[in-house]
Amino acid sequence: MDQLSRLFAALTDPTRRDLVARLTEGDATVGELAAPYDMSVQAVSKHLKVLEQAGLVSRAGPAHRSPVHLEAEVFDLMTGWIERYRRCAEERYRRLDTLLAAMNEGTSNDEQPLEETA
Amino acid sequence: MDQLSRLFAALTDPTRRDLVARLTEGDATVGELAAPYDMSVQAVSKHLKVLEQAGLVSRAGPAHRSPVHLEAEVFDLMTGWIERYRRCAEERYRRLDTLLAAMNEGTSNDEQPLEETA
DNA sequence: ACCTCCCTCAACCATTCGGTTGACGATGAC
DNA sequence: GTCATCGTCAACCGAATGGTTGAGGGAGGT
Repeated sequence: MDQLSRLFAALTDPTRRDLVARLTEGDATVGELAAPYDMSVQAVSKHLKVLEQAGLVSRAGPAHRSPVHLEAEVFDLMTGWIERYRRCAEERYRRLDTLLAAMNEGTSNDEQPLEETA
Repeated sequence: MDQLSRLFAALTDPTRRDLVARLTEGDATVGELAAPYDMSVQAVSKHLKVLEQAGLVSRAGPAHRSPVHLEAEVFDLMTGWIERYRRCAEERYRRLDTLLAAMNEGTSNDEQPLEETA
């Protein structure tokens, strides 16, 4: 599985999104993170492993009780992907709008529409 | 499942991300969309249903061969969530940096660190 | 009317996911 | 050294996912 898929997959689960949200307020140990949930510590540990493999989270060290840390930079991978295609779509809409405006203006068919299949 | 979870889940699959990418270039029928993949048409139809339930895609009509259309606005839901927490994290780093800078400057302990648990 | 093509529905299958419980390993307090 | 506490590993389970095949339904061409 590629990094982008792992990122989207990691944030699919509401519990994991909540963990990310809480980590924006500061590092925390696994126990602290697990406390609020009606769920076993092992389950939270698994969630953290998923976040870690997605690159969203890192451990300060291998030691006991070492805090979990949020790696916010990888968000850019997702926003990059999203923005790219959102921008494309908007650009297309803009072109479509101007085309429709032109068609309303005069009924000249000189300019060919977007593509042959449009 | 909430909308945000459906969105992230929908974009987890590379095939679905590719479908979205292709739809930024214009509407297309199911057949056209399915053609490039080494996969049955039914599978692509399922993928489109997932994208549709996530709100990323809509059908022009119930009719035969009606084109599939990309709904780019819902991207904002995701970017909204992501940006919110990325911003929080960056803000925290900024505060941490200024704190560390202050500690390097003079060794005064007058200002208490971020939080009691930090 | 008929036939064909496009698409979806339904059933099935293997794999993954999100949770549990139980056992274990390492740390740190005493 | 001993013991409790914290965290992970492993096995298991039910539900969801991503794919298949087969059948069916509806629009259009002739």
